[in-house]
Amino acid sequence: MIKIGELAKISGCSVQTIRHYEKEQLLSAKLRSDGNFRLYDHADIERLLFIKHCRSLDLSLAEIRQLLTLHHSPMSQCDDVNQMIEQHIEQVERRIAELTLLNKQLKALRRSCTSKRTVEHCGILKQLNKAVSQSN
Amino acid sequence: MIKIGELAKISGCSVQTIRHYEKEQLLSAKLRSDGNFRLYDHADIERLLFIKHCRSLDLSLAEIRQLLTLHHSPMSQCDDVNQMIEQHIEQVERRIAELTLLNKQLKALRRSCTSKRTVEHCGILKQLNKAVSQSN
DNA sequence: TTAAAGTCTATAGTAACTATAGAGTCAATA
DNA sequence: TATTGACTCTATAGTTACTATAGACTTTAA
Ligand SMILES: [Zn+2]
Ligand SMILES: [Zn+2]
Ligand SMILES: [Zn+2]
Ligand SMILES: [Zn+2]
Repeated sequence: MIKIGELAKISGCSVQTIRHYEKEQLLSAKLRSDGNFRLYDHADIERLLFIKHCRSLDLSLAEIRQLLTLHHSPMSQCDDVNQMIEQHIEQVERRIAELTLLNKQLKALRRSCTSKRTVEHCGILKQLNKAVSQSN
Repeated sequence: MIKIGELAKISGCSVQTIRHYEKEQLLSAKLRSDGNFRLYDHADIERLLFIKHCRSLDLSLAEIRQLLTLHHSPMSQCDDVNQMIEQHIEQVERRIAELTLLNKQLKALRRSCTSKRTVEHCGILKQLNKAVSQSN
């Protein structure tokens, strides 16, 4: 059995993050030492690494909680897992599209300034203001 | 002079958002009515639309505050504005790259499930677990 | 006159952490 | 053995840009 600091080292999560996951019911130390220190075993390490991998895919803690539950009810169907992943993919693709558009706009904005001018004549601020009077 | 509700309608921001911008020192009603209601004029409308446009470019409130300050010190140089916009572009591009990678991984994960199986044999959960034992 | 709609301040919640404070525990050294 | 330092504990507040209340007050219209 290891203490939280070692689990943090092994997993690459911070100690606070591990305690946070406990509060969020993703991972719990089943045992405590005499001095009330959390104690973890190998299964806990694997569970935390699973969580970490899911987080690297930007899954929310709520989604991970759901996956962990399904994980431990092996007779349930795949459909829930599938649907979640698909929705997640859609969300990521929406965000990519948004940011791509944003990027274009920002670059156009950037081009409107040729520097070495005073802000008074700055194309960037002019552009930002033009947009204002247009939408107004 | 208009009240906050009308400013909200004109700008498309919510009333709470406008009050929030005031707390964040982006926009203030210089006048109050007898009954202590905020009163706004045309300049305020423009200022709020400017803020809104900047927000649509995902600029943070702190960045917008900085732009508004420069805006009203017309003799300062463009460089600060430029640098901010450039950093912002870099950040957006980093995020796009991250999400693009994420998207690939999620799609691969999605392909590993052919549905209609029980979770016990689900390729998705198997994949997520494989990654765990690999990094372990 | 009274009811509805609008506004006020202050406070809490959102997501997933991060960072304290203040107290207790443990291992190793002097 | 005493004490230092590292570690851990709980609880609380901060981050970002809002959103959503509660409870009181003001204004407008019927
Ligand atoms: Zn998701
Ligand atoms: Zn410029
Ligand atoms: Zn930025
Ligand atoms: Zn499956």
